[in-house]
Amino acid sequence: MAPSKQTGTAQAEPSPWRSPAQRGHDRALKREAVLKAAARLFNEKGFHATSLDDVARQLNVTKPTLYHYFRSKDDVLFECCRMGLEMIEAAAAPVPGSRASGLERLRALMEKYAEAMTMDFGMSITRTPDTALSPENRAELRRLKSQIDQALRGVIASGIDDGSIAPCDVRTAAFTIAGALNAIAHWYKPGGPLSPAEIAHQTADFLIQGLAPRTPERRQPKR
Amino acid sequence: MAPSKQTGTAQAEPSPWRSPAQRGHDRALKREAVLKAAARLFNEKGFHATSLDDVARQLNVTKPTLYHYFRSKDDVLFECCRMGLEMIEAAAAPVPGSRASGLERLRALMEKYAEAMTMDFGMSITRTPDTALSPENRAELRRLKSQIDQALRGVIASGIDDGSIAPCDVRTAAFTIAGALNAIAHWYKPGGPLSPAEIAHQTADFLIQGLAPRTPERRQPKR
DNA sequence: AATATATGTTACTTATGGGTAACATCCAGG
DNA sequence: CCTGGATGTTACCCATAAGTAACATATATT
Repeated sequence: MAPSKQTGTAQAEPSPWRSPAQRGHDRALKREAVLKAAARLFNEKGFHATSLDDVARQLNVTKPTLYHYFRSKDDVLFECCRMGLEMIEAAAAPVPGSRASGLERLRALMEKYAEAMTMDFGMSITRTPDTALSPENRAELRRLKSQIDQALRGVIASGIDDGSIAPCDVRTAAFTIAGALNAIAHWYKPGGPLSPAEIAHQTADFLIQGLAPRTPERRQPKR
Repeated sequence: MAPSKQTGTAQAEPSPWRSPAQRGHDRALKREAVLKAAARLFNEKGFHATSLDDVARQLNVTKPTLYHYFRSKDDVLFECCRMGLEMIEAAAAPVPGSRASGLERLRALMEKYAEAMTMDFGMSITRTPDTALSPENRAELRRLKSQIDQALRGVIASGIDDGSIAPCDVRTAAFTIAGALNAIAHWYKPGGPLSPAEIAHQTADFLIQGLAPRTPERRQPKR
């Protein structure tokens, strides 16, 4: 990823030494590279089956190097999950001054949530046993998850209020929706027949429409 | 669980020695007791955070004793999951000579599936990383899960055929439903406000009805 | 009685992998 | 220069827990 020095044919000849600002930036990049590699391996082989040596090898460094960027293994996992949760939380943030109905806002949220679940950081949220984390980290993740849950419930409730969503038990609805969306992390495979966007759309559709036909007595013509 | 000998006040004085048939039966009981204790601990603390010493201690025996009943730790986990999956598969078996619509059969399946997810063996299916298992055991579990998935898809397809279920992508629908139901294992807590049966009913309701009101323009009166 | 089998124990081995100590190198800044 | 802080290495420690060996005893069988 980092541009390798091409000696000889240089023009403008960029200095091989990074500027102080660059140096700090590099650190952030490396930190994130560790997270990305770790998340991928954790999702692929499982957290416990992945050693820090594995992660380090993937990045062409050695294990102690990782400790320059993270306190501990579960800190790495924690940051992966936090990344994923923040993506979702961003999607859950209410757009100020939007005139969208509750259902429309919920659909948007569900689709972004679903897409996050096809990405490494999103996957790590659900493919990882939270029992692997230290109590503090676990508590923090629970807090973030709970925040998302609350946002989700809020949107559902507002949809029920404005009539765009059928009255239902908000708590159960939120759990069911989150469960269905989280599950994507378990069955999505990059090579599959559906793109993330298609999965997101179909899943949201399904949750909105439900199984029962709109006209229970007659068979739906097709769409 | 096993009746402790009450010396002294006996009537009919049952022999302290088990009959040969009883002996075999005892073994099966003990095996199952191990599974039950293990499943509970695995769900509570996580598979990797639970040692076989923990399981043994819970049963007032020592670790090597467990090896009289199981080959290895992941065999224990495997059997827990197999138990859970078999409960669900039993629920998925078609009732011969039933005149129920696809939707009705699907509801029944979903509710039994949901209830299984509130029980120890059912929970272990989803609360456990399948990466903890040996390749052979993992493959076998995948086979069982796939069988259930196929049954689920079959019921959905037959519901679409008979018009009781709205046309939809069967694969996505099956994944979404299974995901929502599996999630119950993550949020259900015995002390909670809803009983397993209520959770099962509400969740099935939600998946059938969807979020959108049946009459999109007007607010539903209530039920 | 004698032998085999099932069930249980105590005491051990051993592999794994998270985490650390000590040391090398490179760049920045007074 | 030369000190100091990143960044990276090699070599090590060590706690945990799975699994096993050797042994004890009760029960079943011939």
